[in-house]
Amino acid sequence: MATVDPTLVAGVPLFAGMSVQEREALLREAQAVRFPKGATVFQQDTDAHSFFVLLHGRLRVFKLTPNGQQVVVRFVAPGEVFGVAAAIGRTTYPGTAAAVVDSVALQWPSASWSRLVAAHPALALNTLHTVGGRIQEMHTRVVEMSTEQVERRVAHALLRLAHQAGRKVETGVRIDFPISRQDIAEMTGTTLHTVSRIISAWEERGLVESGRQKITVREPHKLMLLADGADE
Amino acid sequence: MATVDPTLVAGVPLFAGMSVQEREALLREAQAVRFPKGATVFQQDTDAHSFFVLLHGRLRVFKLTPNGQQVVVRFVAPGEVFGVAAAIGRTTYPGTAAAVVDSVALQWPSASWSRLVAAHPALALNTLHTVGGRIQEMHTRVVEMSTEQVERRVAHALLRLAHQAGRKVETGVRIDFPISRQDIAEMTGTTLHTVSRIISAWEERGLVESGRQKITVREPHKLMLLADGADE
DNA sequence: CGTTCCCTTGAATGGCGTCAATACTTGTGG
DNA sequence: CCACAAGTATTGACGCCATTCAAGGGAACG
Repeated sequence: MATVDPTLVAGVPLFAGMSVQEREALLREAQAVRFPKGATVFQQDTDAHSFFVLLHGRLRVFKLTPNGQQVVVRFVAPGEVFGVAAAIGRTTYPGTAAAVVDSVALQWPSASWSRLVAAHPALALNTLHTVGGRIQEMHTRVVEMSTEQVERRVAHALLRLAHQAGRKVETGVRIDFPISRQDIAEMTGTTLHTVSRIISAWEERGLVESGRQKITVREPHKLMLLADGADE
Repeated sequence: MATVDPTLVAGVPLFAGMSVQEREALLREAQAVRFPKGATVFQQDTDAHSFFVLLHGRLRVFKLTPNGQQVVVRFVAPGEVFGVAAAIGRTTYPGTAAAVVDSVALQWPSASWSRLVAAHPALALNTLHTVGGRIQEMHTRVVEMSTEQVERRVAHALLRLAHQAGRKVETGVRIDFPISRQDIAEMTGTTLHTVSRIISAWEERGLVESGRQKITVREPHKLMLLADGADE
């Protein structure tokens, strides 16, 4: 079992409020695993054998409907916990997680969860906070899908992406991983065609700059005006 | 402070896995509060002073958007925890909870949360499970809103209501609390007009039976066929 | 018995999905 | 290194589902 550099996990919320010793005890039980771009980390409806913390890279978590449509649940950023199915009382993963770029994660067996929680109460509380944060995100999404039309939803989604995965470049803020029109469509409940049209229109207005699986926000402020109700 | 009948809370998930003594210790700190029909239990964006368990009645939790639209987050059934904002690390309530019928809830000060959790580790785990279950519900909702059209969404919502709040009557399963077309619209991301049309059509086909703020499902099975993809 | 709230139903409009065709970009194998 | 295949993106045309606009009816409550 490879030893993990403790500095790598200094800021991980899952370990918040723990002593160095406590963190190290947990890390000793973890296994670092590499997932090349495109690899599946876990699959929907299969046994939830492990839970994870992402160290490097980016994951795409999605759900597959009975008739084959995909819905993107979220993108996992480094430092985040994921695959916590066991912790919330499930025996299978509710979605599939796949590496969007080469990624590295720490992995613990789900079977160890209750023992780890008993030894480290902060684990349960930190997970509770994380899961709570995700509920809020889902609430936001439901509210947006219920009350906003497509262009605004896409604008909100893009701004959120820029916030959680944006990298400053000369011309603006670039989404730091390959993301397609289809992905954005699956995040906002629309079709890639509509997303394409919307982004084309934005590009014409100079709000964004985009290409194959890449988007740069040029004018975050103007996009925000569009996302909330500037006009009308 | 009124003493609470322990048999009332025997099946409450929040207290799962606790000894009788532990339960009683927690109950001693709780306060039972009555909320008449229409009363507000807590309000969106105000200080999250307490968390609750519903003993009797039914609550409607909703969010208000900046431009005044409401979105129903969920209906709270007896036995459920709610208002757990503090537990997930928030300082304000993300939504408003109002009594749909006369209701009674147990109430604990949020300030006591960390002390209670330290004394009763099961509290954190049980809350984690509850919150985890809610995430799943929200996921389901997002998937449905992304991939299904209105009639199916309404069918799914109604079936879920029948399941969580259905009471068997001669003609079928009746939703056990007053619920309007508007409510269903706010649960499914549509308008009361569309819901009204849909339910009228169902009534004509003998699937349901409805009136002012009341719905009875006559043919759950046929409604399920409609909800998932029977025709096409 | 009037007022308020909830429900119903028609008609018209339009946002966005569907269908269809084409272009571009990246990676692969010969 | 070029040709081809596969994946991604663009754009037009068309049509429909559901919202919007509008009007009226019925049940509940004081």
